[in-house]
Amino acid sequence: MSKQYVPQEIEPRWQEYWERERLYYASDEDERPKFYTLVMFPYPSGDLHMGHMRNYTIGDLIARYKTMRGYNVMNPMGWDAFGLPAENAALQADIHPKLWTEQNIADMKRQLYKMGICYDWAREVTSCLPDYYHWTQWIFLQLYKRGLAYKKMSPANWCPSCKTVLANEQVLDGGRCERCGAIVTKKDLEQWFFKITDYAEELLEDLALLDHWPERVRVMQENWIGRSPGIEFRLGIDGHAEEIGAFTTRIDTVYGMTFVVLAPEHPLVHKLTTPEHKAEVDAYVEKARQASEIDRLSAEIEKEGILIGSYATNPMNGERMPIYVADYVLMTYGTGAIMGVPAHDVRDFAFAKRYGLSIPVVIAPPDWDGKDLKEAYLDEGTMVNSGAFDGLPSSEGMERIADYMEEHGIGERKVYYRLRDWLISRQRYWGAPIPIVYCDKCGMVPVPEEDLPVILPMDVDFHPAGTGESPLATVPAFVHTACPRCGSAGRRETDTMDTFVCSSWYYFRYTDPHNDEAPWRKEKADAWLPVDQYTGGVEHAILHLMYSRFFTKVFRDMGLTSIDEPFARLFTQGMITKLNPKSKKVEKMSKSKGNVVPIDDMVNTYGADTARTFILFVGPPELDAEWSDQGVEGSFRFLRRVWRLVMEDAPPGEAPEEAERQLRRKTHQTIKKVTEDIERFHFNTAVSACMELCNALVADKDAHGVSPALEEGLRTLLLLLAPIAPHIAEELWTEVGDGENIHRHPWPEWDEELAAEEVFTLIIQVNGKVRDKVEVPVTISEEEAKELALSRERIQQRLEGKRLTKTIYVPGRLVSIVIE
RNA sequence: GGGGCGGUGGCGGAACGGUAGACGCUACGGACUUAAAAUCCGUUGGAGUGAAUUCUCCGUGUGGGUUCGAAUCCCACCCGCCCCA
Repeated sequence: MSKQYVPQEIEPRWQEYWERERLYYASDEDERPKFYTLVMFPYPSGDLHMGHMRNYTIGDLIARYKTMRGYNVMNPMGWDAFGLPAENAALQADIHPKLWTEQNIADMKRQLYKMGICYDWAREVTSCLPDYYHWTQWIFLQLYKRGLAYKKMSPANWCPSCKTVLANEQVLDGGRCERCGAIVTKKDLEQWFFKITDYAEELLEDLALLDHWPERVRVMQENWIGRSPGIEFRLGIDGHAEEIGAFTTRIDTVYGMTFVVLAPEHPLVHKLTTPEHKAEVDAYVEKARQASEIDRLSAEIEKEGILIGSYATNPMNGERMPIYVADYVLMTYGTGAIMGVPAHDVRDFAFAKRYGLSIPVVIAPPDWDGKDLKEAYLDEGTMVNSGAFDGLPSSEGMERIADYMEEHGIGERKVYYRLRDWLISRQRYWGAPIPIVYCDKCGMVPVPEEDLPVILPMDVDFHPAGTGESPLATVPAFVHTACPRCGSAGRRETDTMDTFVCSSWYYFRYTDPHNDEAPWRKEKADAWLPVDQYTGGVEHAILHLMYSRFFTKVFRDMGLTSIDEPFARLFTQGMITKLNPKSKKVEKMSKSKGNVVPIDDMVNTYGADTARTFILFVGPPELDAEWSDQGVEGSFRFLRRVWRLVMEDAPPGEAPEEAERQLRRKTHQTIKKVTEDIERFHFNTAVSACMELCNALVADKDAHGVSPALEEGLRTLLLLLAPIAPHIAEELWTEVGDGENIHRHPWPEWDEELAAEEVFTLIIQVNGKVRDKVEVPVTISEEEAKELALSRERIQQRLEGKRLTKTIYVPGRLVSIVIE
């Protein structure tokens, strides 16, 4: 009786072995070429389940595969450990955020370990520990020094329930808080920003360097940056010395302007509003301030505007136009003022219709009949009613008007970006303190580098103060400090940093994780970076990746690194979904929805190898995939079949020459297939190729016993499975391997000659339809193939009485005969 | 409104412009068993046809096009998800 496959018996042993042998710890001194593979470090929320495992399984597969391919692999792990949930847990469960976080980390490490996922734990980083946030603060100071960190009054999204400001991206559709669902309002606060807009152009341009990133991520970043080149020009105002600066990307339509719109926050609104309009305008401005940006910009909501009583003049034709204030113009984009051209802008068109303004056409559509437009015409056309520019194609007119305005000092070419500066202030406790002191004499003073880190105090009432200040403001021992410059009484900044700051540089820290004199040494970073393979969820396509790219460019300009871009290759995996018994819908696996498959359950029932194999087999890794308990069962059956194939005795035998050739061919074809599939991230087909090889081996063993070709096949199968199902591969390798640890064994190589087929099925088509098939040697010549095809009885029948026009031969595939 | 990705059997999914449906799941039939589980073997896109491991037709969201040949390329449209509006 041979031993049964009981994963729970073998898996812990190998997990211990890998850790003891430090198999997956990377050395800085190693002659082999480096390979830096990274999965996005997780927030330690503690609810690890199979949905999370796709990311880690893929990362582990890559690390093991690249190790077998002879690379010096670094595969580190850490924790994005600051953030709101820890604080919420503190409020709800009365547990300190630090303790809560530590417990979750311990739990997650245990679960990753049980899944056989190996990291270089010697490089572990935890962003909430002082030895890490020391350098987060240091980076803040460097940005401050370079003028890239600044403070300004800013209307922030304010969640009255969480009592904190939210970034735009934390506000959901409908203006609700991402975390608690409350309606978000506005509140003015002094806040810290990073000047990412200084790098807008380079962040956009360098997307072209990222040719191993998914197209959709590049497109999302491009949209997010939102470069728009245009003209900024000035309009005079009746009875006022001030001018209004307006920005437009469609200066070719300037002669069609019939009104001017200011953003409600525009500084001139107050001054230009005449007394009789004052009450109405004030009320409108207050209302607009509370509206969400999404609603304000939506083309579906009818545009409301209020006359302010002043009039502006079109600098091109001297026309006098009313000035409105309307919330679809944003103060944060462009100049906060636009020219209203109803004929050639959708929102202006709707606005003019509503307020009975004229809609003069200045860009004629190709088939224009001279009548009024039924909707705004947005495309190019011929300029009309445009003074000296009449008759020009609009694209040329755009340049000529721009030239004219620049020559006459009316306006100039300018580029605006949708990208805004990065708001990093959080009025929260559980984050890295911003290292700034306020002194009555010296003003804002950065904490000297040698005084870092500014330690986050542990003994705090972390209930939000509700004033908009961080709970840190209630800790006198933290707040009161001597001014680093003059020594008199100072006050510490009590805001903490957005956790995206912590996660924008951690991949640098992994290269030199224990350095207490600098965030990292340049030689270390240069030796390992860029990250060769970065793997994570597409939900980080914009913010995390954009911020990390920004930081990398700043570090480069500071001389801290030689690279321009941090992540050479990016892979974004899809979510694992599961039918939710409550909602009866297939939803993302999540604890709060109640449709998770816990790690411990999976490991206890099927073992880690089955879970890993299923996750890889379930479908293309870049797409969402639905969890299936029956599918798991199938993966388990497959591994058990592999187990029996190796463990069950069979008499030694000798396969007939042809059978042996066939088996070796399958073996070498599988090496090729699996290798190529892993390289192109087709893990699902890599697994199915292993299944096919296994099936072929089983059949051969039953027929011919244990032959040398079978043993070669067995060893190959185990090697190919090593990155997928590492425990069973190790265990069975002790039976049929060469005595060495399987993951130290080189990845198998295929022999093209052995893999080559001797025969193939020649397809014979008549007028594009398959009419016959015949087995032929691969060496067949074109003439022979055509001759054979035409001589086939079934083809002859079809040719009878027809005229043959041509025959096409595709080597190794088919002969296509065209008749009549 | 603009852009991106996707739509293939009962299901998850394979398929360099060249045999559509690999591999797995489910279901059904059979073997083994006192019985069941497990395992093994076979069938499993649809319609028709047949003595047969036969043959024919249809079939990759819809409609066109390019081609000897289209799931794959092009155009238009429908549906779903995502990003920007």
